[in-house]
This record gives sequence, C-alpha cells and structure tokens, in this order.
Amino acid sequence: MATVRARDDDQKLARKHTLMDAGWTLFKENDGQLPSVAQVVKKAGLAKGTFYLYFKTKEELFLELLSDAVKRFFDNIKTELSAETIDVDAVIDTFVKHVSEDEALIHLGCMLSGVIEQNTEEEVLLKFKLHMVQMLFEVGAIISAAVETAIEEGKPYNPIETGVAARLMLRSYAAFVGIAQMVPPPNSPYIDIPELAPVKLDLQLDTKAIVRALWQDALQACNNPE
Amino acid sequence: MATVRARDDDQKLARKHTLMDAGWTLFKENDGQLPSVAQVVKKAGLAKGTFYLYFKTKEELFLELLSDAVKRFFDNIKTELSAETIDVDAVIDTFVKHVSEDEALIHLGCMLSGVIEQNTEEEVLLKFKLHMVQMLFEVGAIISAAVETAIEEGKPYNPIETGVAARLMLRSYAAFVGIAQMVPPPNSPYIDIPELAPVKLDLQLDTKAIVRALWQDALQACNNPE
Amino acid sequence: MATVRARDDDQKLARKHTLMDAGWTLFKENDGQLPSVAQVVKKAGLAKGTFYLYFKTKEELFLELLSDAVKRFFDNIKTELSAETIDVDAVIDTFVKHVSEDEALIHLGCMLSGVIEQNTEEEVLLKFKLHMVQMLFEVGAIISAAVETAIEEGKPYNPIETGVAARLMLRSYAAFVGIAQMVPPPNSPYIDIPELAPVKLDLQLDTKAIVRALWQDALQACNNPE
Amino acid sequence: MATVRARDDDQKLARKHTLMDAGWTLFKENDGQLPSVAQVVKKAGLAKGTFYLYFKTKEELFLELLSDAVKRFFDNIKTELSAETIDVDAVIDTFVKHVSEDEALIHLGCMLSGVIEQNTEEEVLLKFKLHMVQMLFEVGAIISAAVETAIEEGKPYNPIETGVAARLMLRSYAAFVGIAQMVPPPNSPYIDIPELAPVKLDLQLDTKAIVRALWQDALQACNNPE
DNA sequence: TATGAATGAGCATTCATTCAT
DNA sequence: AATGAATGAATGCTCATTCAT
Repeated sequence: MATVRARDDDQKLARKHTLMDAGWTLFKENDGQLPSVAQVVKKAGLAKGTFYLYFKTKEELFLELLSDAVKRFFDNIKTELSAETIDVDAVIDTFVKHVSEDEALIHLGCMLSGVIEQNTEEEVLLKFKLHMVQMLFEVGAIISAAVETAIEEGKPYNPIETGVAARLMLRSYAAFVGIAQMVPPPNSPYIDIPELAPVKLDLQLDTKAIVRALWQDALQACNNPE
Repeated sequence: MATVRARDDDQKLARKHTLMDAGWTLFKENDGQLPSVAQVVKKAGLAKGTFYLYFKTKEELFLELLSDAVKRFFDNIKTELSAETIDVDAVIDTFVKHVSEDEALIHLGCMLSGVIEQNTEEEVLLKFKLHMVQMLFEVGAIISAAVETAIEEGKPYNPIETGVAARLMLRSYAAFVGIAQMVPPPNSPYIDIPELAPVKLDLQLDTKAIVRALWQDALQACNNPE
Repeated sequence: MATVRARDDDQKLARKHTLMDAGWTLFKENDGQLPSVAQVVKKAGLAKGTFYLYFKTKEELFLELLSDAVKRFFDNIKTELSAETIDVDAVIDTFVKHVSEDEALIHLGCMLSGVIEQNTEEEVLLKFKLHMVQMLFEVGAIISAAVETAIEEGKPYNPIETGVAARLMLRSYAAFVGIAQMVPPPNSPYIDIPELAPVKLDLQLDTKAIVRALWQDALQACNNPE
Repeated sequence: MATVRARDDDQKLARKHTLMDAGWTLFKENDGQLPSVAQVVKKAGLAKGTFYLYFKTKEELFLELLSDAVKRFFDNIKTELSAETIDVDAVIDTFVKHVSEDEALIHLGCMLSGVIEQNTEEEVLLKFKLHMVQMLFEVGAIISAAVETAIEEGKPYNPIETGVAARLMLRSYAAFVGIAQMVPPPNSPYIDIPELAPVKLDLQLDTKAIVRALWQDALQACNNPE
C-alpha cells in the first residue's frame, strides 16, 4: 500500500495538507468532535505512523487548521479594508462576508481552550496566539488610518486608536463565535420545529446585527467611547 | 457500603442532585472536559450503577445541569427587571451581574452542540430547547412592557416588541458565550505574557461593552431598528 | 462471555491470582520479557478492563508476583532454619534447596530496577522494599541466634550479629541472582554446544559454591570478619 | 544533510563506533532500557537507514557493545595479572577495580538472556559466547600459572587448574552481576530512606566481599577444593 | 553508501454501560 | 433502589524495519 514518498518540502507540505484536509472533512462530518487519528489516516490513505511524522499530537493538526483559517480570515479582511475609504458598513460587510466560508472553523475555535490546548506544546500554542495578536493589530492599524481619512473627508466619525480597533475586532470575532455555536447545524433534527423558529439564529444576519451595533457605537460621533 | 435507599420522590430528587453537584464540581475543576462517570460517582459517594438509575447517559446529567443553570440565569434577570423601571443600563448591569457566577456554565453551553447533543435522547433535548425559548420570551415580554412604561415616562426610547427583545436577549447571550470562551482560564500559562495582554479579554468588561452597544442600538430613538 | 462475578474478598483474591498465574505462565514462556496485558487477559479468559480492576499498571502485577515469591523464599528458609541447630551446610543447603523452584522468578527480580520500577507507584514499591528488608532481618536474627547456640555447643564458629547475617543473606541472594541469569534457559539452542560446556553454569552447583564460600568465610573462627 | 561516505574499512569502523558510542551513552542515561533506534541515530547525527547498514537489528548493536566491554574487562584483568606474582588480594583488587568503570555495562549483561538474545542472529550470538569462553580460559591459564609460581615461592596455596580458575572467574563475574543489579541507581528516590540503609549494597564493597571469599576458598591450603 | 519517509502491528490504558445479586 | 465487577471497543502513540531515491 506504499504511498509515494514526499521528498522535497513542497511534497511534504502537500502530504501535511492531505492529513489536514482529511481531518477537516471528518471534523465537519463529526459535527464538533475531533476525529480519531485512526479515522484521519484512513481517510487520508496513509499509515498511522505517518501522521506523527507531520504532527506531534492529534490536537496539533487541528490547531494548525484553525491557525490557517484564522489567518485566511484576517487576510481577507485586511485586503478588502485597505482598498477603500472606511465606512461602518464596509467593515461590517467585510467581516460578515467571510463568515459563511469559515463556519465550521469557528467550531474548532470553540474547542481551542477546551480540548486543543490540553494536548499541544506550549510553544506551538504561544506562537499561534502571538500570531493572532499581530493580525488583530494589523487590521486595527488599517482601520485606524482609514477612519482618520474618513474624518478628513468630512465623515462624522470619532477617531479610533489602533489598540482600540484591534480590541473591537476581537470583540466582533468573539460575538461571531458565540452566534456560530448557537446556529443549529444543517442536519439538525430541530431545524424545522416551529416553536423553535423565533429564536433560530442566522449566522450572517445576527452576526451583522451585533457587529454593526459594536462599530457604530465606537465610531459615531454622538457616542462616548467606553 | 449501601447507601440508604431513596424511596419517595423528594429523596430521589435529592439523590439526583447529589450526582449533579458532583458532576458540576468536577466539571469546573476539569476546565472544559466532561468528567467520567467513575469520577462523578466517586465524588458523590455512590455506585456506578446508581448513576444510570437517574440518568440515561452521562451527557444527560450535563444537559440537566446546563438547563438548571440557564434557568437560574434567566430567573435572576426576570426578577430584577420586573422590579424597576427600565433603563438601558439596568438591563446591561443585570445581565452582566450574573455572568461571573456562571462562567464555567458557559463552557458547558459551548459543548452542547458538540458533545452533549451527540449522546442525548432527542426528546430530552427538545424539551430543553423549548424551555429555553420560553424563558427568552418571558424576559422579552418583561422588557417590552418596561420599555413602554419608560417611554410614557418620557424616556427617549424606541418601543420594542416581545419577539425582538427575546432575540436581543439571545444575541446578548451569544456574545457573552463568545467572550467567555476567549477569556483565558485563571490557571493559564499565557495569562502573564505581556505581548498577549493588549487582547486579553475581561469577561465582565468586554461582555458589558457588547451588550451595551446592542441594547442602545435597539432602544435609542436616534437609531433605526434593524 | 460473561465470567461469574467475584463478589466477596475471597473470590476477588482468586480472580487476582487467576491474572497473576496467567502473567507468570506467560512470563516463563516468554523467557524474560513481560507479556502484554492483552496476552495476560487472553490467557486468564478475562476482559482487558478487568485487569485494571485488580492492578493499577501492568508492572504492578509482576511486582506482586515477585513479592509473593520472595516472601515464599524467605519463609521457607526461616521455617527450616528455626528447626535445627545451625551448621554452615544447613544454611547453604536450605538456601540452595529453594532455588530451583524459583528460578524463573529470579528473572523477574532482574527486571525490578530496569522495567518494573519505571511504571509502579512509589508507595507500592517502597512497601515491597521495606518488606524485603524486614524479611532479611528476620532471617538474620534466626541465624545469629542459631550460631550463638552452636558456639555454646562447641562448634568453632565466630559469633555473628543480626545485621551482618542479614547482609550476608542479601549477598548470597545477589550471587544467586547473578548465577541464575547466566544459566542458559532449558530451551536454549546453545545448551549442547561442546565448546560452551566448560563454562555452562549449573544453578544449584554454582550457587552452592559461592554461598558456601561466603558463609564459611563469615563463620569460621580462623577468618577475620570483613 | 548527507554525511561524508565511509569508503574504506577504517571509516566504516569509525562510523560503526559512532553509532555504538551514541547507543552506549543513551543506555547509560536511560537507566536500564535499550534506547530506540531513532534516539541512537539522532545522537549519532546519522539517518535511520544508516543504522541498518551496520547492524542487522537494534539488539545487535548492544550485543556488540557488551562484547567490547567484556573484552575490555578481561583484557584489563589479563594485563594486570600477567605482570605480577599472584596473591589473592591481587586478583580481587584487579577484579573489583574494573567494576566501577563498567557498572552500566552490567545492566546490559543482565539483558543478554532477556532482550538481546531474542532478536539477534544465532550465529552472532554464538560467536560472542565462544569469545567469552576463550577469554575466561585465557585468564584462567594466567591465574593457574601464577598460582604455581606462588607455590614454588613458598606461598601456602593450593594449585588450581586452568578450567577451575576459569569457572571461578565466571562465578565472580556472576556474583558481581547480581550485586550490580541490587545497587540502587544514583538517582533512585529510595536511596535516602533510612529503613532501607542497612541493606543498601555498595558495588565495590560487597563485590569485594564475595569475590574474596570465593578465591580464598579455592586457593587457601586449608580448604578442600569443591 | 546514505537517506529519511512510510509503514502498521503493537501497546497500555480508559471508560460508558450492563446486569446479576 | 443500590451495587460494583465485568466488559471490550476505542484511543493516542511508539518503534523496529524497509526501500526508493
């Protein structure tokens, strides 16, 4: 059953992604439980030992998955915000727009403190966290500068510091994670119960509502910043 | 080692609570992982078999625990909101006030869709969900009425329907859950890393910020409701 | 495949011994390697989980096996030495007599520091060691007294203190362990090679030679004690 | 990362010794467990495959290590005994002198029958054993001749045949192995327990006691050889 | 010669659940 | 109602060895 060996770094990265893809697919199918290593390697068509050539523990794979997705998420936001003059709705729409693509990812984020952190080397985890801080500040800086420009152009905004913007970003993210968890999965048997309908959250709609309130509160001239 | 038998319903309920208390204590100690049945019964001073006299699965105990805590949470809010004329800050303060007591509970809530739902009878789960809807609407009705009164007294609020208030409540709860997950546990080794400090969330502070923005947005006359 | 449950302490002890017997048999067959838990429970006709009802780790079973055998060994010696007036040959013969029954056991003793200690709770291990010390001193005391008597009866011995006798006992045991390891196992393919014959040790003969030298050295009047 | 290739026999031997040194160092650190091939090659700075270019199995490396050390041990003894007129104490001191340098080696010796023999080709093993016999007889011959000389010089010794001397040597070695196994390793948590102190063996002291008794018994005129 | 990715059987241990007493 | 011994599938992980390059 011998697989072709991954010799150069590109091939090794590809192999790593084979495992990550398998893990990701199973995680989505499993609906919120980390699959076992046995499941992952079976799906990937590799041997158990091979898994541990690429990851020190099972949890490390999922941290890496989360890390990649978080990065992708912020990268998208950065790219889009850089391009245009700021506008509350621009921030909100950009933010929410990338939500639907990463829905399941959020469920991984929810396991970070619970399951993933329990079995990941501190060093790896710290790197992830520092990277996240950095991304938050980068986005924060972009927003801060864009708000400045908007004010000069006559928009009725409060100026906003980088750090405050970063924290606002994090709060938006947290709210989003909270919503995501309450959205019933597509295969839920409860999805069609009429009594449950009035409080069935919609990921896009409800995230948008919170995020808008949050940013208007911070940017609009008539409010006092916290 | 035979424990005295629980004969009437009161005694049976008491026994059930012995198990729930043990489970709850262990869950808080465990920091985010459901304890094993063996641990629970050991702490409760009962035998393994006894557990299954009172709960059909391990997860059912924790669902019941969650159910109780959610109920307690909303009851507290209801009691307090009924007592006074509404005021944005009253809602917010009441909401956040009960947050710190139930922090660990939130982590249970976070496992609902992931772990608990996977191994609980549909019927039991549905009952829980319907109960939650009902509580949300009760709180929503109270708020709706209180806002009406406030408007009559001259406060510059928008009127708010019961259903909208319920949904707002749910969004606040979701935001809170999201924040709670990102707050590092007290024994986290990352708690003192200076680079991480700027984005270390504070459960009370950051929840308050989101919740305030949310309710002001909804209540204040100068805003358009979503 | 449900086995009858062990309800009272006698039955539980019996079950424990079922596992120990299985482990012991396999250890002898394996020739010097601890069998796996899977092997043990298969031989015992029990389920894997049952093993851990009776032992905290695999190594604990083998420590207990060693402990029992060591106890049996010293008990035999004690019984026999108490009965008769001492005589160098009595000690030696008694010592060596119980050797052949416990040969394989010695191989267990050889793993004590290497394998067994690595995965046994300190407390359990300490208890074993203290017990061993106690047994050594008990035998030492008996020998010391018997030598006294022998001297009074006119035998040309040096008197010997309890502690010295205990240490002598331990040295004899150590020498025996050393010999036991060099004796080829009965199924060894080297057993019949003529070139190897001159140095093929014989457990009884060679142990006896060392032990006799040791005790004569200590007891005989013409020698100076170390 | 390709290491320079070993082309001639000297280089190949050097490479082999790189591996053996790494294995030896790790074995001493490991305290009684054979290190894994992965550990060995990492320490040696070579690749896994390279290991199997020089050894057919992992155990073969350790057999070779044992073989070398035993050879060194006997060589030292031979050299020293050849140089001087025999004297019981000379034998003993020489023997014990080389003990402390090779303590860890003994633990390897202890694994010979257990672990190493299980996974080594018969041929290799036989070669080792024959070599050992040869060394024993060489030392035996030297001792036999030296005793002869000593008797001529008037020392009150029994003459001793080569074969008997060889066997005596082997018994001494066995006793030494037995003692070595009972000496607690330097990092043992039991080393300081006062109740254990009276029977804490000392490698040099206790080996010496046994070995002295053994040789005096054989050499001294007043004893009957076995 | 040298490499190191791939293998997969093997291992100790856990744990929710059952059921005879 | 209460017990707790028994179960056995499942899990994360290790490691000696192979072999294509």
